[in-house]
This record gives sequence, structure tokens and C-alpha cells, in this order.
Amino acid sequence: MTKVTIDHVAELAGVSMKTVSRVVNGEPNVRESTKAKVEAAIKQLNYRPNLSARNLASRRSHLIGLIYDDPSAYVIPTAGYVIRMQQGTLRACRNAQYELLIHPCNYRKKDLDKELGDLIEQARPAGIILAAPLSNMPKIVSAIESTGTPCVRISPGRPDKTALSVATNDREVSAELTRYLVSLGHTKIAYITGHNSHKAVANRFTGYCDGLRQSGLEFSEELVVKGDNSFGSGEVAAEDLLNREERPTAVFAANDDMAVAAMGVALRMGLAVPGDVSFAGFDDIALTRQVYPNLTTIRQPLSAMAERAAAILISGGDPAAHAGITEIVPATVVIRESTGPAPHS
Amino acid sequence: MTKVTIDHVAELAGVSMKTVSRVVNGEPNVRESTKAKVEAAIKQLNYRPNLSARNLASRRSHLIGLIYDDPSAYVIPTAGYVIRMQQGTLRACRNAQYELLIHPCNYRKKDLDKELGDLIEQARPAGIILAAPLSNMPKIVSAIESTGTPCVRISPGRPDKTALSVATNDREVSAELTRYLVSLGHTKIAYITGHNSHKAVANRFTGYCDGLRQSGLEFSEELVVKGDNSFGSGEVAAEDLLNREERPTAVFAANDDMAVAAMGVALRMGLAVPGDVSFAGFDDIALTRQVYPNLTTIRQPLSAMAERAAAILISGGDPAAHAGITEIVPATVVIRESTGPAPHS
DNA sequence: CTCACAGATGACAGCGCTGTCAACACCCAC
DNA sequence: GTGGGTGTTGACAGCGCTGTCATCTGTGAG
Repeated sequence: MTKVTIDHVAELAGVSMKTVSRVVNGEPNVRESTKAKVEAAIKQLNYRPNLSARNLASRRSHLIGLIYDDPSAYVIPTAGYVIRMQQGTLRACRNAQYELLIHPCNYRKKDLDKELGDLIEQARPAGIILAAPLSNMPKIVSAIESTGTPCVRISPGRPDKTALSVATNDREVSAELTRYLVSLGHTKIAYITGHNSHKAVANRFTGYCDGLRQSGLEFSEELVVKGDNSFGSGEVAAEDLLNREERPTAVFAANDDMAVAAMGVALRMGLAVPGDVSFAGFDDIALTRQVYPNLTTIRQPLSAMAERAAAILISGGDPAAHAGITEIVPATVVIRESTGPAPHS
Repeated sequence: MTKVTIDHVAELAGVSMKTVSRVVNGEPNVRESTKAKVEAAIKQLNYRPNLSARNLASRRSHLIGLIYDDPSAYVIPTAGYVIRMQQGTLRACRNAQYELLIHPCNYRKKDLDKELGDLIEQARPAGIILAAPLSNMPKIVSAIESTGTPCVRISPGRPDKTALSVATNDREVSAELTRYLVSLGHTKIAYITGHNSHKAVANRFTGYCDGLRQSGLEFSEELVVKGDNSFGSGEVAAEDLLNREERPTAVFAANDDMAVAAMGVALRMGLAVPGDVSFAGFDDIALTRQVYPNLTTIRQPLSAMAERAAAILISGGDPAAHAGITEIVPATVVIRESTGPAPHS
């Protein structure tokens, strides 16, 4: 654990400390030959700048804060989200020599805005990534903004006036999945809605409608059944849909939980999946690969979204310049075993 | 974002900067009355020490590094482990004003030892928590130890010569679960083994044997079927066990995946669970709550283990003093619906 | 009453880096 | 040759805190 400081590098390269600093930080106006010398010295000594010193001197930390609602240990399905966001953020941080500070919290907590304000003042991160659902809570967003720390929201909701957002194309990709179902010959495609108060979930439904229209099919109110994102509501919806005289041949649910639940009902009724009915969901949770047949679904590019968010913060362009802008990272349709050609009628 | 520094506090409290520092760091030899004055000033100004400055001045960072294998890209079920470890670590960090640095990595990666060494030299964390399976890789452990950074292993495996370990009581708790099954009236309790090369998994089997003996039952080789931790191997094992003339009335598997798989076989055979057969697993993965009936299992106190590990590092006792010692945080039996009284024969 | 000693406090010098600003070199236009 | 850019470099003062050491105060033994 040798302690190589900037002075050692400067001496070896025969330049001043400040010039080494310039090279390390990629500042302009350093002659090529000087830069090369310094880089050689850095390499030779295996120099790593001391983060604390940089942070202190530059009055900002090379730290990205990732703030998200804490999936208590009992909501493990969402643990995958957290991990993927972390991975994405870390990917962006690593090259830029930034560190990641994670702050899981409870969105229902009183004074959460104050808690986050304190956190920011203490650690003084260079930027904050705020994940849903926190990113849709005005009080939280404004608490962070009032600290002056750049903030990027990961949010499928509507864009904020001030903060930059990274989102995914729920609507377009839902339309794509719907068109895929139609391309398999399905004409009676049912939809199980989720909480439409959740903007992203509402967008999925709109996408379903788009997809039908784009494929030349007519939207039918009858094929839409209400759910509430829960497993149980998926079962209820499926019992309604699958016992009808005119049974739909495909069911698209606004999330995976409901889709898996619905598929379970079909299987217990003795229907073949996808022989008699196809099922598709949204989210690509782990469960989709733990049921048989594996569920066709849509995978949110959570890790890519987080990476993009971190990259924006690190690049440090004035986020106010992007205020209100939402950057889209597209989701992908994941075709598995639960969808197949429509049965011959 | 007012910038309250230690000077402001010192002035308000009418003491020197250094005395404030003493209070903040809980150093001894400060008069009670002085301490109270300083604490009042801190509160009034809402002072938060600047981490970078502390780190720089004290030549170590108030940072705990959590290093773990990150298989989540392919094995999302394990995301829950990671989250729980993070939660535990954060709990310990928060009060002590430490920050958490996470470093997911791939245990199969070449030069991982070098990568971790670099990480440590750059961030200079005050301590490292090393999770399994990395904590059982001598090359990794020694790479970390060679940096001189205190390290606590979270490992069910055998204790390391040098590092302190935090582990759980796989054996004892497995015995406890076994005794619970016996108390329900079961006498033919089958066991599906896992990879016994994994020390923790081997301990579970030993615990099963202990439990039988403690309950006055005889161990029978016939009731033990080999598995390999995979879902598929659980199915194979169950088909063997459940088709026997003398069907066991309870099945205990070395992990949840196999237990759930085995239970699935029983249900498909038309057996009632737990009416005809009871099932129990180990790990308390999310899947245990997503199947019906919910699986009885054993929950590792992962978050408590991580918290303990962090607390040890933060308290800063010389970890070499504890070298080779393994601290035990007990696991708990989680009784759900898949276990019930033995059928009347 | 004096001395020794432990407890309590403060002055001050950095930790390793970056921001500021001055200095210097070089080039071009006049 | 002179003046004024533009590009390149370095000296130096901190950033906010802690470690060291000196100072001061109070207390009990002799």
C-alpha cells in the first residue's frame, strides 16, 4: 500500500503538481508531449488520485448518489430492479473514477425530504439519481433541487419542469408486443390493466391500443379487464376472461405478476399455453423464468437507464439546460414460451 | 445549502475547533459541560462534518467496502441476498457516519485479486466486508489482507487463519427444523442433499442428522437422496422419494429451489401438501412465498450478519485479534403452510 | 506550600489535491 | 521592433478536518 501522491508523479515527470492535475482531469491546454510524459509517470508509479483530497479541494465529491425506495426484504421481486440500477450506475462511475453512494429509503417516511437534504449536505455528491416512485414525488424532487445538486430522475412519469429525466418507451414497446401477438394470428387479444394512476402503467395500455390500431384490429372495450398490479387481481381477471363463450386467444397484462397469475388460472382450467391461449406480461421479473411455460414479457432497460443517468451527471453539463427533457432508453420485447400461434378456430 | 464548518460550531460554543472535533469523534477527556455546549451548538447549526476533509486529515476514509460476487445478471433470485447485505451494512454505517462503497464483481474474473487491490488503494476504505463465495477464495482474501485493510468475511465456510468471519448456524438451525418436523408427528423424514463441497450445505445435512438423533429417531440412509442444489435435481429426487412404497411424510431439502421443485412433483402427483407430505427448504428465497402452499424454510440472517460485520469494522478493534474467530448470527426457522401434522397411517 | 501528574483545552501544521492568478513563451500583425 | 493575443506552465493559498504537542488547570502526596 505505497502512497503515491501527485508530487511524486510531478517530480518523475519533471513538471509541476498542477500540470499533473491538469492531465488527470483532462483539462485543455496541455502540450501533447507534456501530457505523454505525465501519463507515463502515472503509469510507472501506478498513481491513483486520492479521492478525499480531490473532493475537498474541488468542493464537490466525485460521488454519485443513487436514491431509491427500499424494497423491504419482503418485496424481493423488486430487488432485481435495485440491482440492475446499481449495476448500470456503477458501469458509468467506474471509468470516470466516481464512486457510488446508495441510499435506500422508505417513500412513506415522514420528513423524507429533510432526510435526503441532510444526506446531500453531508456527502455532497456531484449528482443524484432519483428512482421511481420517489422521482414522481414533487416534494422529494424539489427538496433535492433546492440543494442545488444536479439530479436526474429515472421515471416513466411525466417530465419534471426542472429536472432531467431518463425514461423508457412503455407505450411504443407495448404496441410492439401487441403487434407481435397479432402477427401470430391472434385477433382477440385481452388486456389486464394495472393501476392507471401510475403513468407508466397507463402508457402500457395506450400502447396496447396503438398496437391494435396499427395492426388494423379494432379495439374492444370488452377485452379490457381491470387489475391492480397484484397477483390476485390477475387471477380474478383471468377467471372472467377465460370462462367467456368467446374466449380471447391471447392475454396481455400490464405487469408480470398479473400475467403469471392469469396463466396459472388457464393451466388449472386445463387449457394449453400457448396452444389455447397465449400470455404476455411486462417487467421481466424473475418469476417469468420460474414458471412453465416461461413468460413472454417486456424488459425494461433499467441498467441502461441508470447508466445513462449517471453518465449525464458525470459529464456535468448543466442539467438545467436539459430541464424538462426526457431521454428515452428503449425497452425490449422478450419472447419466451408462453406465446405462440393462435389456435385454429 | 449553507456550509457549516467546524469553525462555526467552535465559535458558537466558545471553544476551539479541536474540542469540537473531540466531541464529534467521541474522544475521551472532554468535560461534560463542554461536551454539552458543543453538542448544543452542533444541533443548533445542524452541523455535519465534511467527510472528505475528515478522510483526508485522518488518512483513512470513513468508508466500508462491501465486495460480493454479482451473479444477478443471470441469477436474479440471488438479488435478494445482495439487497439484504446492503441493508445490513447500511444500518451499521448510518449511525457511525460511515458511507458504503459497493463493489459487485465476478468471481470468475481473471485478475480479480488485482482489481480489488487497486480498488482498495484508491478508495482506501476503513474496512472491507467480503461476501461468499469470494470470502472462501484464498487468493482474494490474501489479496485484501496484503493491503493491510481490515476485513471481515461473511462466510459459512471454515474460518480463515487471519481474517475474522461472521457466519450463521446452519447446522443447529437445521436440527431445529428437523425437530419441529418430528414434533408434528413425522417419523419418515427424507432429506435431499445439495453440493456437499459447499461447507454450509454440508452443515445443513449434519444438522438434519443431529435433529433426528435429538428427537430419538434413527437416521436412515434410505431417506437421503442426492441433489445438486438445482431445481431439476429436486424434481428427480422427489420422483424417487414419492413413488416409494413407504413414502416419507416429510421432505427437507438443503435449499429452497429443490424443496419447491419437490413440492411441485407431489402436487402434480395429486398428493396433498401438507396433508400427505410436508416440505421444507432452506434460504427463504422469494420463490417460497410465490408458490402454494408457501414453503416452510430457514431464513439466513444475512442482513444481521452484514450489520455485525460492518459494526466490527467500524468499532475498529484490531481484526487480527479476532483472527480465525467466527462469530455466529443465528438463523431462524420460518414456518409457513407447506408443513403440517403427519397423516394418520 | 510545593511539586508531580493527570485531565482538559488550544495552537498549529499539515493531509493531497484544485482554483486562482501570474508568468512566460511564442506567434502574428503592424 | 513593438504590442497584444493565445497557449502553456507553475507558485501558492487554501478546502475542512485531525494529529501532535504545548499549555493550562486542578488535585493529592509529601
